[in-house]
Amino acid sequence: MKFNDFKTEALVTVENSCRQLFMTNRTRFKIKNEELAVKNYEILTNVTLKLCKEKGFQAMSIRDLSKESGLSLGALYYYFSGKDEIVHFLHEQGHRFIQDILTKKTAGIKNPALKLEMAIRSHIFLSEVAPDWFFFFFMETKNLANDMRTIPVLSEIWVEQFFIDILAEGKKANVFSYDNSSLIGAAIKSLLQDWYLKRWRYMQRGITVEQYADFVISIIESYIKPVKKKK
Amino acid sequence: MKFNDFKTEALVTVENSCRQLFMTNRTRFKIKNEELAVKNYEILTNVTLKLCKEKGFQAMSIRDLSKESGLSLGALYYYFSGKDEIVHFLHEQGHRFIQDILTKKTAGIKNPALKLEMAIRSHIFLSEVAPDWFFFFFMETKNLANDMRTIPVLSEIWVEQFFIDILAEGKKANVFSYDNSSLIGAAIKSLLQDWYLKRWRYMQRGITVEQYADFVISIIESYIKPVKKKK
DNA sequence: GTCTATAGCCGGATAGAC
DNA sequence: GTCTATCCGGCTATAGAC
Repeated sequence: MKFNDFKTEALVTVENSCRQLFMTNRTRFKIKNEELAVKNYEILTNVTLKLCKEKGFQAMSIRDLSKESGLSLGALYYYFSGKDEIVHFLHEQGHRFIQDILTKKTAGIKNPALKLEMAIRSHIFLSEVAPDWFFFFFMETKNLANDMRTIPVLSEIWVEQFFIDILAEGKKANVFSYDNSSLIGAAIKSLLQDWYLKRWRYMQRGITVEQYADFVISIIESYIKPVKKKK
Repeated sequence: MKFNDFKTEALVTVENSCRQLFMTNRTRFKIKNEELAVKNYEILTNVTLKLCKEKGFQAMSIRDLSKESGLSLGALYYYFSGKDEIVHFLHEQGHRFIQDILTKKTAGIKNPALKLEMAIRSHIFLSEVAPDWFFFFFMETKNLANDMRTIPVLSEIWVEQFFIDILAEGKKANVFSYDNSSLIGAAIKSLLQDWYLKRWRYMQRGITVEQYADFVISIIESYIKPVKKKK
């Protein structure tokens, strides 16, 4: 799988994510015009992510959001009930996002090693397609009130479990050998996260997404593959 | 090296860090009484870290800091010129901290493999002794103004380079085999960070610092050790 | 649905008494 | 050195015209 192919495929999802948001919450929302809603939610999503990347969610004011989006202060409150709800929407969309891609991309792959590779590659590529989104997802979780943290925490655990399950399949099929799947799952997650948390470092060094994905795959495989070769 | 031994050794440094802060900036500071200064900087450091862990630096108000520290609003401004300076102090101290421990602990170790192990273990143990500090160091960097970000960025690069140097020594001595030291350096950093960024996950699963350190060492070594064994 | 204007609050920083 | 009182700017959220 090449990154560019992945990108063209995945972009559709980004656009439609806001429509899905609207459909799901249709009754609760003040705006009723679907096309308008989708268009503006898309703008708001992008602007929010951009501003949060620059200064963080707490420091981003509704006034900033208004200025950058072109919508007035009053109009904004037609799209959400308050600042907190923006975070909630973004988290909701982000979670669905990752879940969809990982399951879709690995569906039907029988060979555990190939499945693991595909899962790792998809996750890294996805975070390259929407880096701000992932950055937000990670950074704007830690300091939230407890009830706002449920989605990110569930998502975190879901992804980790997704990898642990693949590891288990591989062990069963005698393709992998290890005795601490939860640590390996955590390590995979950590390496996936590094790509979007330290993007600037990798850019600085001219490392491409594809190189990074290959590297993560090789380091994990070298740890879990039963040693057979001789040098 | 056992964690408990490390802990008793390292704690001294935590206490004296504030004294060093005072000595270095003596001329600039309004407070002149050394003992008083050190005592209160220590309180302020701890309270700040605690509050930042709970709600983040942006959301922490000077009023919060006043309430929790027992010092009045006015008194606080005797200890720093503004909110931004607090971050700066903490970053300064934190950087010195890590640098000191890593160099001190690995000094005199000739064998690259042992040196790498010691460096990894020390870093993880240190972040276990002062988790809030590391958490702060990581989280409260991203959304800062550019000129406030210099210390953390330098620190980041310094640590990475520290590991890359050890890797290079090992390669030269034919103990390690690899061809992408900067990626491995980044991977090590990423795994070290995971311990303090996702502390709750590891606690949940009953994984101890020592187990985690062993795991990180084993995964890295499995990747860089020249393959000789047969199974 | 979108705008402008404004209510009402909160936070950083300072003044000045002790 | 530490306190209380206060200024003032900026923020979220709402009211009400269009």
